[in-house]
Amino acid sequence: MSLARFDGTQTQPVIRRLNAFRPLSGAGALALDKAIRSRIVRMGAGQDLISEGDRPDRIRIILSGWASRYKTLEDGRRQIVNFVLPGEICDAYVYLLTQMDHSIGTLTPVVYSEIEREQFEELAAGDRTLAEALWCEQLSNCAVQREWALNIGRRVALERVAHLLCEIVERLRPVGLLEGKSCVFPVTQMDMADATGLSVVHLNRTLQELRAAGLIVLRERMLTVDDLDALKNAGLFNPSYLHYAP
Amino acid sequence: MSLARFDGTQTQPVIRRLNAFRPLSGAGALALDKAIRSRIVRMGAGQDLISEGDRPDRIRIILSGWASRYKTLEDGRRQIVNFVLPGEICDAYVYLLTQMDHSIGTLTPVVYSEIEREQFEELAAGDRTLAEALWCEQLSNCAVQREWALNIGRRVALERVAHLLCEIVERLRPVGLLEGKSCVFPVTQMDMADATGLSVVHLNRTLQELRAAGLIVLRERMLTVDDLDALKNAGLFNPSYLHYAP
DNA sequence: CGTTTAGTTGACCGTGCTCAAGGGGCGTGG
DNA sequence: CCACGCCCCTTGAGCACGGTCAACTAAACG
Repeated sequence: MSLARFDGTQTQPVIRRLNAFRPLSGAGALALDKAIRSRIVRMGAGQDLISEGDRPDRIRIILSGWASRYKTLEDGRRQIVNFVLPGEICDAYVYLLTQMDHSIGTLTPVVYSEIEREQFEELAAGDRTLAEALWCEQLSNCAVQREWALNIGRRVALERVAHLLCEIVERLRPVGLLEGKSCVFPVTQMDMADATGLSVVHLNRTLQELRAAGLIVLRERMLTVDDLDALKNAGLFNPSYLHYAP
Repeated sequence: MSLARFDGTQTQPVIRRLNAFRPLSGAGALALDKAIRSRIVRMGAGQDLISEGDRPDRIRIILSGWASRYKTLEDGRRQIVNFVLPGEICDAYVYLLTQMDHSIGTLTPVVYSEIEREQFEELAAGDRTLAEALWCEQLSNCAVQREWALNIGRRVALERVAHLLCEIVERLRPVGLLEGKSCVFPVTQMDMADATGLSVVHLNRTLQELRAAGLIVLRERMLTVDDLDALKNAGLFNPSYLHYAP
């Protein structure tokens, strides 16, 4: 099917992403595309799409921009538990739960679509390939979360940061946001520290190690990885847990 | 509905668990119960139910015994990313993926049910309450995984272990495996270390701290928590992320 | 009985944290 | 236009939490 556009600037990343799991039927993709366009919202950087404790009443799909899922402890310690990249769904069926167990905050200005429960369930009920792709996406999310536990629990700082960067590169690829060996990378060092369970100071030193080893170029919110295999080696990274179709 | 029994020794924990998320219809519970009974398998302790890289072709439901989901790095470092307790489903719809991204190993002898794809999808298609409960279970699993990232990434050793113990207690409660203030706890210190991202030595010392503080009694594979609120305080534990109905 | 597995303890050490200070870029307001 | 404040990044110094290594006990099991 043709890559649909919304307001003249971007291709539809959700469909690309779901297709990376299982091919959607033309009808399914079309119905989804239409639903997405029916309510599009913009939000600035540094705001919460939804906060821990809120009742989730609809689902959201990120069309452009980056967000992070994070949890905090009373004393301010914070853990980013995942990033939300363009094309990713903020939890199919979340409205089945009574409250959010984490917050989703924007790292950049974000454009997203909101879909209400009824409309969303009609979509899923109306197309089998779509329903299955939604399950796949959910299973993949869960797998990513497991990999993060391994990353934070058992990899040392250098491996940990390298692994994170590899994962992001591989997740940007199917939605077409990788341009050659580079991608935009709008994540502050504080965010990266909170995502890896490190302190900002140590994260900074670890990045410098990666730079000194020639594994990454990271400046002005732009990441370039010349030798991705080398970075994968450094991070003990194996993409199979992402469950993208080969 | 009546609590069904299988081979005369145990009540049906899956239905209790799913009911903790959303009430199942009588018909849904009955159909699930029947499907579960149609193939029951036993396995000894210390074996893999399924291993990383395997193709998952059916789903499994743990009826009794404990297992763990774990991932390993080439050099042997291991992270237990979750435990699988009685009543828990080893991933609804996993067969949509082409390979497992982690292994599931038994900690004790385990009795489980196997359900093939066709039969499972008939179940989900046949009862809306069941389909929704399955999504809830999946969303809850994902939430637990996020909490583990926070636990490993941002809590110090004592908090981390306390939090793990609280979580297990709260997860055993809805399936009726909590007897007063005690439960069986068939997890070696090495397993606990791998679940918390600590070394065995340090885990051992942390357990001793918890014991010295009077927060836990743990011996002979039996855990007793006299003052659960105190342990929750020590672990900064708040059960809302489990998403059990209030 | 010997062997293996689980738990415990001591001693030492290193990865990564804390505290502190300073620099650069950028937006805002005087 | 400059001054100021803020955010982000960087660097140094000291230290602690938790890791590693090693040895020993106790129970379980063939």
